[in-house]
Amino acid sequence: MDTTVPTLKDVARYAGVSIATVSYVLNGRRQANKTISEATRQKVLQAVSELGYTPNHVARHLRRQRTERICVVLPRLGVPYYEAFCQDIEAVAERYQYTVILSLTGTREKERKVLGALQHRLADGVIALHGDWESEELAQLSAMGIAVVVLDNYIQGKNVDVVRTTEEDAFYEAVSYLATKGYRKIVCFLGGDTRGTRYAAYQRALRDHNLPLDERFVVEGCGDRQIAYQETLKLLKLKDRPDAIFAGSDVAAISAIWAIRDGGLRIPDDIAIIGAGNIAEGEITVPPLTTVGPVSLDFSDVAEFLFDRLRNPDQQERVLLRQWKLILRGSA
Amino acid sequence: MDTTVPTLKDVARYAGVSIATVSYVLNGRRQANKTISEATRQKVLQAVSELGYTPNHVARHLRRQRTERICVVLPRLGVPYYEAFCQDIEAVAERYQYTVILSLTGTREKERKVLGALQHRLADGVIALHGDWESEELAQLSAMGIAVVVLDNYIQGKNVDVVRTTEEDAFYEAVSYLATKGYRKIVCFLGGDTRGTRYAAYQRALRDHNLPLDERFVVEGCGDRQIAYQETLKLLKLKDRPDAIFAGSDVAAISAIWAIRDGGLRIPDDIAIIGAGNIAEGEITVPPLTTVGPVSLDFSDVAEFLFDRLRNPDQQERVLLRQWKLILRGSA
DNA sequence: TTGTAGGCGTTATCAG
DNA sequence: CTGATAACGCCTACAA
Repeated sequence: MDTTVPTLKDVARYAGVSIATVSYVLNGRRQANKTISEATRQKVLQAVSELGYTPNHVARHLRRQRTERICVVLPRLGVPYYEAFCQDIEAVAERYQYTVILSLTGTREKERKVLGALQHRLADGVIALHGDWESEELAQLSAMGIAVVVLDNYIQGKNVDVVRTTEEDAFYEAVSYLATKGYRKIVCFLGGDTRGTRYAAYQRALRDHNLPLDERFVVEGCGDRQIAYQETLKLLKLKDRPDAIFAGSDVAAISAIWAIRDGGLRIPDDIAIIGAGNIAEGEITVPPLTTVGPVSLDFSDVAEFLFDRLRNPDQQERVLLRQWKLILRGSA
Repeated sequence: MDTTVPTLKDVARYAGVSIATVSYVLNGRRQANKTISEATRQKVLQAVSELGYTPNHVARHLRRQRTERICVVLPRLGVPYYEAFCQDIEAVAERYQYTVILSLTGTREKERKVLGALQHRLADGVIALHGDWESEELAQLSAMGIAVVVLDNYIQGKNVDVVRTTEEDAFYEAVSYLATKGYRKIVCFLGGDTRGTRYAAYQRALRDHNLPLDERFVVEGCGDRQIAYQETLKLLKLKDRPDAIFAGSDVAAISAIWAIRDGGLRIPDDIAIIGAGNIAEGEITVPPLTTVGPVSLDFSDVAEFLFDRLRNPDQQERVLLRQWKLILRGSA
């Protein structure tokens, strides 16, 4: 196994030209007037292909002082929209000739590790999806010249760009919708991505509609299918069982649908359900899932937001707002 | 915004010592006998913390000729076991002080891009989960000194380590199980991760049990929940509707369960279902999902496999076999 | 115990 | 049109 990889020097020697010349032909960033004769050009390209030369990006990055790479930081996999999100980011990144890598956090500890990696120039820019970042940490990255975009409705961006959603308004609208339809005992599932805004909106809506807040109807840990299923079954057994569930995530809502159906009740007549996130799976449930989700499923704007910052690092911090809405289908 | 980041040189000047000294105290790789006086040590550490120095890994990687990073290449997100997989890999990587990054392929084109990034030293090692890699491409990486582990049951590893599963045997066992239970019209869903082995096992089992292969019962594109749901509904409408579904993926199987229940039929009496992958969600379906899956859900061995290669690049190519089995629950 | 200096592979400036 | 050459930030053999 030959572990030795050809370098510019090898190509230069092989082609009988100087290192500089090879570099020129490979990435013609000569300043406007420089040019290369077709003959040497060919010689060089020939050498490159015969030796199977590929540029060493590590060296290039050191020299250029950037990695031409961005990092998308996800708290976990398995969230349906992450895939679409990443694809949109990658599509834009490609236009800018950037590579996209993903980092998984999940725990606070891992979050610090990723932070460390970024400080060590893992990438020129970061898109962080709602983690537990402290704003100083992100500010520090930004102070190091790393472009940071964070998607979070609560974080106070110190020197970083923030993407927020109008999800709280949409959640409020959802719960209000249930209330005005006459549902009185509305459960709120907690857990999952939109934890914070969700509960706030729920409380606000109950209050505005003069509904009491019953603590048994606020259920923790429903970010995951199994738990949501089981918690729903439990709720069904209550003497005064709820008549609506504001599930706050589509997967939890879908589990609730199954649980209710397995329990022999009808949706939305006996119990209404509203999810959140608007995942495709919600269109094939029976009944189809009423949910709350983003108006646009195209996340290119988030990527452009980052690249704009990358292009122009010294501009003021900005906020990008993405609209959410209530999507009425059959389950409520 | 101060975009200038302190370097070793800055620390050295600030502490009033030489660059080399700083380097020594920060990573004491002095050759056995070298040592640093406590006084300078403190001076240096002080300087480091006051300046907020963080090593520039790009430079370090160039110098050390490795990135101390491994890359896990996923064809897509949203496959339930990927998350656990990545966590296991990261846990091991951490012990070796390696960073883990993820790359998404999905399309052949993206696959080539990731390949390019790797050739440019994105990472020292790769773990590729069943993509459409050609073995020459991987061999080329390996020839460049990049450690490659690929999880695939078909690929002929030229100079790369391969992780295979006994899934084909387990699939065969699953279909045979259906046949011996008396099911005659067994559908096979295609699409998703285990496409290749699945169909082969299905054919073999039908043949061995003298069952005809009915082309209407081989359904493409069932890697995804919606399609599986709809295809199942279609199958139910056939005059001679099937009496069993070998879904080949748990999410497809679960969609089939819903479709069958929505169609008013009973499982497994009217139709039996077997999935594949053994995801947690299969334990809460009604009835619980009979499936085929790995005996062990711990993937550390895969990571160790890679690090072993990293440590010892010149050893012969190897194969790691992971056992799969049929897991009987209620749906078949 | 600490410092000097060369080089990792590229890019870019400046002469030729 | 092409070639030396000096960085980029870090590591390390060797010298002091």
